[in-house]
Amino acid sequence: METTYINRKDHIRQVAQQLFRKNGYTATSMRNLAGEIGIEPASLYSHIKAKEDILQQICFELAGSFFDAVTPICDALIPTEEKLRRVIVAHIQVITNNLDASAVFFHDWRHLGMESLKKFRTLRSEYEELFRSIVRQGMAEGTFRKVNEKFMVLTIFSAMNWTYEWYQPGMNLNSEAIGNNLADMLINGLKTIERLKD
Amino acid sequence: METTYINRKDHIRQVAQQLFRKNGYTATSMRNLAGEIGIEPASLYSHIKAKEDILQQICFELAGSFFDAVTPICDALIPTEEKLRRVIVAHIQVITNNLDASAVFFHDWRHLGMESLKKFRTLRSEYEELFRSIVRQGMAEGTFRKVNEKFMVLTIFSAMNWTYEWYQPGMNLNSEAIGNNLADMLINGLKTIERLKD
DNA sequence: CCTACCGATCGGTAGG
DNA sequence: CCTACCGATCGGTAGG
Repeated sequence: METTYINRKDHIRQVAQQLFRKNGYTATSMRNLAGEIGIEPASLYSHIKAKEDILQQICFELAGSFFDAVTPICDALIPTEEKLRRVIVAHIQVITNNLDASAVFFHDWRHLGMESLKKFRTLRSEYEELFRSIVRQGMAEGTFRKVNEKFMVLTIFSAMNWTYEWYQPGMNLNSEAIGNNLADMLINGLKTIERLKD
Repeated sequence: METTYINRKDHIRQVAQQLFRKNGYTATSMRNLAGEIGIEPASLYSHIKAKEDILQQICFELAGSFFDAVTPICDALIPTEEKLRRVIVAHIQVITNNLDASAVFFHDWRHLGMESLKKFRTLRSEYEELFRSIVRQGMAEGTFRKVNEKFMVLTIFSAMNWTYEWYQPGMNLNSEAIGNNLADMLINGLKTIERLKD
């Protein structure tokens, strides 16, 4: 049986993601990686310059995916509550579509070198600001309760970013349902309440 | 100036927590640790048997703190909503009082050896069940909306456990306020709503 | 708590 | 993509 493989560099990154997720970046050796792929350790360096290159690729490519998914929603002219719901769903879909990369992204970004680390932190701040501005808007117009804005956004990210820890592809909840459940919970809360019609 | 030090074993663990939190368990060498303490690497082994011993101490002692803080609240005869609020506040206080240990607990538990790992997972399940039973009770009696129970509890833990990533001791929010804000948000949601009196 | 040291493994390079 | 190999560093032990 013949299989068409993706190119070697992507193959390396894919296997690396799995190993980094399972054992952590530092605990994964280039020998582990090469062994899993089925080549000699030294051969990896025909495709990559250094171990950290792989980490950089994983982190920055996923960062790109987050921005690509969320930015168009931020620019859309839709009600604030709906906007928040949609960015939550979009963010979670990126995570569930990239579970290995997400685990590395959230765990191992701090092992990036100084230069990459700085760039990474900047990107992350910019991304968080996208959510912060939606929350700010909602509070200003009275859609959302006025609570500490920073705290609010941190909580939203907390709830979203833990998803990769427990989500499994075979689950009875698909990723859109998870996003909507989470948005429901954050927006409407857990309590049984009588609501006046909108 | 004389200082009374805590005993050496505790000192080792305390410094280890800081280093593990900053650089990760695997990326921290016994030489790093010894250097930070100011002794020779080999001298560490007068106080501990192995590197993993330190990780075990950190993880299981913090697990104990979580149980100690939350169990009495679970046993109390108080309304379900209040009970959920209090376990959330208690859990977050354990985290904010043990920031280094919490970071290690949430990040590095997977580097425990097979035996400890199994024990750790069992404890964690038991702990999660404490929260799950409160949520279940609340849904049964109509205090909480009926949503997927497992999902609900995972979201609560997500929001709580991310705290160690951004909480800093000097913040204008103290840990009880953070717990209450979080409980508010999870219980009442973000939306501006008209509520009937309880 | 130190000196001296072990075998194993690390990320990476030279040269083909 | 491989063979052969580098210097550095790893967790840990022997013996005092």
